[in-house]
Amino acid sequence: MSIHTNLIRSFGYLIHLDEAEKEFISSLFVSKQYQKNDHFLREGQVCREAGFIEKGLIRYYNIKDSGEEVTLDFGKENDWTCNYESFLDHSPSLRNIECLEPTEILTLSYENLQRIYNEVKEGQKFGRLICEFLYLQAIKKLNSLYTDLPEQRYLHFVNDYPDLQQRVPQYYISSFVGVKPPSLSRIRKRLSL
Amino acid sequence: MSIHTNLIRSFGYLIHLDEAEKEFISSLFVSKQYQKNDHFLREGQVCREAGFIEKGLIRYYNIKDSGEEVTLDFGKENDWTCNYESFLDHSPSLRNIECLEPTEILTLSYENLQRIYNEVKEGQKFGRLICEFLYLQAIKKLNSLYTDLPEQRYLHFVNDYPDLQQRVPQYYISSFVGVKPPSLSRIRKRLSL
DNA sequence: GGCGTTCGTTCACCCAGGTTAATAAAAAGC
DNA sequence: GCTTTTTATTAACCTGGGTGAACGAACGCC
Repeated sequence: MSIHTNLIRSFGYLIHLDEAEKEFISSLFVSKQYQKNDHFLREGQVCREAGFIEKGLIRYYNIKDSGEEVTLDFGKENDWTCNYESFLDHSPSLRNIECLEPTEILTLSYENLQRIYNEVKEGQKFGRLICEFLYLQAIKKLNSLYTDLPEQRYLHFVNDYPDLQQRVPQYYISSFVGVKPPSLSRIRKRLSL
Repeated sequence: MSIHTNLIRSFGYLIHLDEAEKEFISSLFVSKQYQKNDHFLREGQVCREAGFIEKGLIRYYNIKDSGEEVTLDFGKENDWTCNYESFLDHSPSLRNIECLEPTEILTLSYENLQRIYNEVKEGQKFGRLICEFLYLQAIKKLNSLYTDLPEQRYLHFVNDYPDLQQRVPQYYISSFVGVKPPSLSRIRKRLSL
């Protein structure tokens, strides 16, 4: 039986799995294909599955009352994706998840995640570690928003996602950094001097 | 045997406890007294206990490279307090927790929290719900920073913490809102027209 | 290859918030 | 009560990002 190698490696960073568990987990995932601009999740929908990105690129965004889009984050190969709030309590999502490239996502239903929690030896630990990871990620971002100037956030972006520079249109990057495109141009000009 | 009523009520919002469990949990907490300006936690220390605020007022803050303080949040009677990141993995705290009033905190050591997880029927569930709650709180704050103007964040503060207006110096509020004191003055002036 | 669309940069102007410092008001000490 | 310290407001000036529009480059499409 073949298993999803990258997926299992990602589990392996958090918990130990025996061979049977690797195959079991692998079998719970369903592969889905998305075109550019397809949505993995739309505002208002309930997020019923978590996903592991095999290939491609996604973008998380909100829509403000004014209609303006705010890019919150990006995800790419070997990242997990999900609107965790919506997934946890089955509330309607406030956030959109859109594919920026043709993307392949291994999806795991809420019910199958519960099976992992309950049927894999370190399943509960996995759930806790995921939540803790997401929490730390959110806190890190909060600190950056409070502390860093747009210029520093742009530098962090370049540093954290070196390849995304080329793969993502600049107006998504500017929105992620928290400024408008002309302002990001000014920042880039300043930095290149 | 006497139990800490407010504390147990706070548990009761999340999980069901029988009488023996209530007493058991109550017995794991140690009351500590703090003066105004005492620190519950300082940057660099490892956060070794969670706390339930019986009485008083605390303030969470970071210190930027520039030396400037950034107020991240407040906590008061019946709130929990902890630097969860530091508490979880025993890493040095990046954050300070300071008492703004004489404050009484019921503290729970890391080890005793593990006892609750393991010896109370719904202990594990309690741990997960706490983490999920903190995560949702962080996400909500992130959204506000991305989406709201300072004026809106100030209005949210007034709305979310109606009594803190009177109990907290304005320069902490301005820092929480993400602007400097003169700017908060201008916002307040604008709003009072 | 040529056409249209999309995207990035630049310009001129505007404005909210930062900065510094002065002043006024309120608390805290004695 | 008076003095000292702390805190809040105000004013004048500065600056960085927003806005709207123009221009040019790059990309897609037929």
